[in-house]
Amino acid sequence: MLSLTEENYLKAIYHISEGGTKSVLTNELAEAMNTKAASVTDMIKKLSLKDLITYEKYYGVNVTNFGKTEALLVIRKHRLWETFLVEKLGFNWDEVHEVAEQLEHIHSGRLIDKLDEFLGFPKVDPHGDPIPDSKGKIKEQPHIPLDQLKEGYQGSILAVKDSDSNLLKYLDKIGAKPGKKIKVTAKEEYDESMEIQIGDKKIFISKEVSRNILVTQ
Amino acid sequence: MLSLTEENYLKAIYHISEGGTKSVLTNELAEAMNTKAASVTDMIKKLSLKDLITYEKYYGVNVTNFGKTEALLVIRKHRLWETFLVEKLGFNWDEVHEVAEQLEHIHSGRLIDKLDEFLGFPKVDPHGDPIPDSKGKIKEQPHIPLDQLKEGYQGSILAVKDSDSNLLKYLDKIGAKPGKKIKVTAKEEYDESMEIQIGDKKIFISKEVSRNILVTQ
DNA sequence: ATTATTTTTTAGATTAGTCTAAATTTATAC
DNA sequence: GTATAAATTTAGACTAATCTAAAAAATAAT
Repeated sequence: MLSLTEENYLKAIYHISEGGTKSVLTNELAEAMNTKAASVTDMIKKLSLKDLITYEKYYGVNVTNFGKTEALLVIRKHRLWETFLVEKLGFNWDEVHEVAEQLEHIHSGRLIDKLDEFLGFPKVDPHGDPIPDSKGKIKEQPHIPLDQLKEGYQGSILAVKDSDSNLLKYLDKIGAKPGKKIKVTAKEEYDESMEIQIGDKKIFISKEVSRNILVTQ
Repeated sequence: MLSLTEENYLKAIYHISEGGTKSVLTNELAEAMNTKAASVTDMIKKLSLKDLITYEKYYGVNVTNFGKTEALLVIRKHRLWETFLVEKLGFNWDEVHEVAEQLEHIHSGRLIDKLDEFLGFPKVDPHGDPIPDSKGKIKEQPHIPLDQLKEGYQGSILAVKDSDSNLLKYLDKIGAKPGKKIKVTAKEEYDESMEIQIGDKKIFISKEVSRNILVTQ
């Protein structure tokens, strides 16, 4: 069984590698885990011994299929708990991340599948992210970050990338929830900011915000 | 904030001391925590530094009022999660203890009070044990263990002391759930076993079982 | 292609929680 | 009331996860 720390490293590797499609450097991981490169080196040796990742000295790590499944099972737990907190306990979507970070490490054969059933087998979490199934399989919808949408085009909000509480509160305020339609009404070249239309409101947003909103066309 | 281990020690001390009414010896605690006396000595020094317990070398420990409140807040979490698992997720009462042992350590300002509300502010958990309030206050109902009930007398099952899965499964089988009426129809002196009547059934039970059933008269 | 810079790894130390073995204190037995 | 047994504490060591500082390797710059 994986330790809490191992699970957190594995999850971070999975996310940085964009689902296992590219390799992850020591410093990237140190940054994400809020730790030092030396600590990362120690941990990736451990994860590599457990065949969760492959590791080539000085060239970074890649998740194995086994590691990918394990990471997705942790992500499944995280997203189901987030759904529970919002749907059942009445949490706001910007309040759930930290608690779910703890809840995702509860080990129990039955708990998560029971919770899944209780929630009615949801397909996505409150941020629009897909919930992996009990075998660790995930179905990604095709999407692009809003900053790559061209002027004049429109899309539907699929999910929000970052789970930062302030970003989510801001998105709440401007009405940018998954499912909502967004049209890019104007784009500024120099800072890549844009004007968008949500419902009948027009809002200016920075690239920092637009790159965290994932849309389907 | 207390570590997971500190919380577990504190909870064990609270339980062994019967709610802070008697002092706890090193070996009792080592037994309960499945660890060695030397480890216990180390940990009680830590808890004592944090004013959760008072500790007199060679004479055992006592919980302080502060420690008692902290212990009861952990117990509150444990019992609310057990209630959730049974009432909402459909777990059986013999399956919840281990999972609740993990869930009780989730730290969140709002989570537990939200959960309490979601469950409709239950007064007791699935085993009949009272749930402390959000300030760490507990209301114990007066009760005696069934083995102390005299022949011919009857009482109502209030709670089950032990959370051992096999005991709970057995109690399920004989229909001994909190709320049920029990009459002691016969008592054996030499092994302190007894015959009891639950509903229209008469059953022989050992002292091992009867001392774990708490009844009100 | 050699030097300088950045990244990564190694070496050695630290903390929390645990252990075994030895020493100390308290309790028990005659 | 001294000897023996039992309980407890101390001393020293171990593991997981972390750190700092130094060494090594890879990358970039001239």
